[in-house]
Amino acid sequence: MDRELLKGSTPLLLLSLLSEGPMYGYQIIETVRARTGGSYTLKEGALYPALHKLEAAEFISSYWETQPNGRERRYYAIQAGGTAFLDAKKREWKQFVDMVQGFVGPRG
Amino acid sequence: MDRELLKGSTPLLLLSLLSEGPMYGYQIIETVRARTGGSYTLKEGALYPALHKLEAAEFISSYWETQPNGRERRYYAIQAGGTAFLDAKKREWKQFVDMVQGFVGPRG
DNA sequence: TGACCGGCCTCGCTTTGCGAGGCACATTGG
DNA sequence: CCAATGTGCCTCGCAAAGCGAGGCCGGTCA
Repeated sequence: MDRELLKGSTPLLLLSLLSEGPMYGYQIIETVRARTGGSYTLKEGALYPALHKLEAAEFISSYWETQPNGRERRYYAIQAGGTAFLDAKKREWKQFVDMVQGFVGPRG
Repeated sequence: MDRELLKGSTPLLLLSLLSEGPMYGYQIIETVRARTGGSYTLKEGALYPALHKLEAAEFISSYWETQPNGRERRYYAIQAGGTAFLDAKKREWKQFVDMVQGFVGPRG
């Protein structure tokens, strides 16, 4: 998958996932890989900065949770503002797809 | 429209347009604006570098044409390699849309 | 004459994804 | 017991793209 095409889609993807429930970083990567049948692996260098930015904007929040074995995970949960932002992003996404499709689609 | 979302879609858009026939820069901008009902204006700072890059890759070629009033326009025409590349890009685009839709779509 | 439109272009900035690397701890196998 | 692997977090520097702003030139029209 062309890296440039992915740009800008990450927040939409993350918020969509988190709207189903809290998740931690590693889990997000594995979930994306699994759901796409391995065709798309979200990279850490893209994931963590994106999560931190969403948190800074207060669209999501995070908390550490200790596992039975003593190890820690950082969970991210969507906030009210994030849900609203997600709705806007979804509309924007649809507009974008329709726009490009309008050029690609007609004869191809 | 979010600038980041647009990234990577420009070559696809340009090649799609040029596959309908040769066009010049200004015309491309106006055509895109018209077809999207004004909601998307392709910027010159994105258009010209993209065209030049496509030409450097020999996906398109260019030629100057003098108008009746003496002014010049630079027309761009798609090449065989460009058509093949366009097909690949279209497949990639479909994969990309399906992928994102897989996350956004289910519950939204 | 001056404003506006058509028409080409470039430069510097910002943002993003990515590769690579680093750190830490648990589990598992030899 | 030790090494390899897996889990889990992170950052840094690079490349690439879009954008705003600006530049340049010549026509047209009030």
